[in-house]
Amino acid sequence: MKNKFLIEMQSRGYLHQCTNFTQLEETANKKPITGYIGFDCTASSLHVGSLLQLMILKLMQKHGHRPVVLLGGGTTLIGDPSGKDSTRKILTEKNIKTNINSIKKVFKKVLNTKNKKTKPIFVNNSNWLTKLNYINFLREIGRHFTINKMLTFDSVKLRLDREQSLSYMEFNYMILQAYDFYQLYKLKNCVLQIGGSDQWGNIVNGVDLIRRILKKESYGLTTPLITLASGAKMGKTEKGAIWLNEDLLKPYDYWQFWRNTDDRDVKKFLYFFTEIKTNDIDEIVEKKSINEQKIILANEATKILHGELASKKAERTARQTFDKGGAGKDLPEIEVKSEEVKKGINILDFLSNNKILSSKSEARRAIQNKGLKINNELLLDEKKILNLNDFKMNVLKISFGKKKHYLVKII
RNA sequence: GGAGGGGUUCCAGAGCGGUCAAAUGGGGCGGGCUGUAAACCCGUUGACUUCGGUCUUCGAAAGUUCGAAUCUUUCCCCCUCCA
Repeated sequence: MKNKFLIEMQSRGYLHQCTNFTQLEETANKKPITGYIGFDCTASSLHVGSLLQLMILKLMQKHGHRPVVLLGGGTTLIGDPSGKDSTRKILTEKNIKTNINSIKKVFKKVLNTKNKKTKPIFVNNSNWLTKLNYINFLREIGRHFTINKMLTFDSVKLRLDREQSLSYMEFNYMILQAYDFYQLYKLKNCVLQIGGSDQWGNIVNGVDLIRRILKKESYGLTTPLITLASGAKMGKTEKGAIWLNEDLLKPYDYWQFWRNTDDRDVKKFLYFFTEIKTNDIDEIVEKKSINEQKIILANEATKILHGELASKKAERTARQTFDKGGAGKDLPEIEVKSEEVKKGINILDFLSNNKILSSKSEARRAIQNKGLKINNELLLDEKKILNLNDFKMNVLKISFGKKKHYLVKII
């Protein structure tokens, strides 16, 4: 019997591998299930790389299932070696705590927190991991893992094959993750773990552990690795990561990120990162021009993260700025004091001080390369002094390249 | 523990006493073409500059020299081979 949640998972392309698909279907058909996804807390925000997982949690809710968000305060203390070339920096507990609080904000924005039945449960594995007694843990849990098998997992094998060091600490990561699943099964009756394809080994370990100790069946699901047409890694752009937290990346910039999607990735992203029905997506792709498709993508994706209002605002600003060459309200603003404007502001100082360019040399180069515009006029004089005449109604638009625009306001 | 090889600008990787702010490729940024896409072409890619130059960079420190990324010494780190 088909299950709606899993059908949609499949049709959107979220599904890569599953430990026991038919049985999972049956289980999910009988009654709502609880499933979890673990998130790493090494940064103060998630980035688009984790967005797919967020979409899945949302999808679970849509179909009446309950998502558990595991913020890995405990495992972040160790560091997941999966897909990493080298040991990463070890964070302090305090640091991790701050990160968790910051990351949580995004979940609260994206997920439905009102419906009692599907309200997300937030858990932190440090609750149980930090209390473990080493000897007891080895006797109860460690005995179920063989080194022989652990060595065959990609996360370990890759490191060993490349002769990159893998510390004993990291080697234990997969056991801890398996233990997490086991705990969640016991505590929250959580029968499903979802993760990226690099998590497959870790997830399977959890399923095995639950079977061995509790003699119960649980399920693991992985999502495909998102590949970009350009071959680059998703979410890594010139400016760095595409953060989900608003304080790290403004809704307007987030909107722009989607608007600038490679033509070849648009359809896939519409499936992945919007909630438009798949049939409707097919129609959009067929009937609308590629640029209209990108606007829909940007609107919908931004809506999910920042809400309808912010999304509309971003679109309006984009249209005003790009279609009409004007200046939308949502552009980044820079404030200057009126007395400074009266004195005159050296353009190079201005550009570097406000981080439009990273140094005066770079600003000079940008001007020489015809990359800067003031109120849509090419700036050729690197010795230009900004003064009141450059402002219209106390506002001035400064542009670097075709896409970066700033509003300078006198206060 | 023994024997070698190496650490160069964002990355890869040349340079091996002055002509080196350091070849070349990748990436980034800007310009052109376009559609806020891709591909392609051009420019640019340490900082400061009164555009003459000046200052800080080649694992770290000390030294030789008029002059060092290049030579010497010590230290730190990585890799390969042997035990």
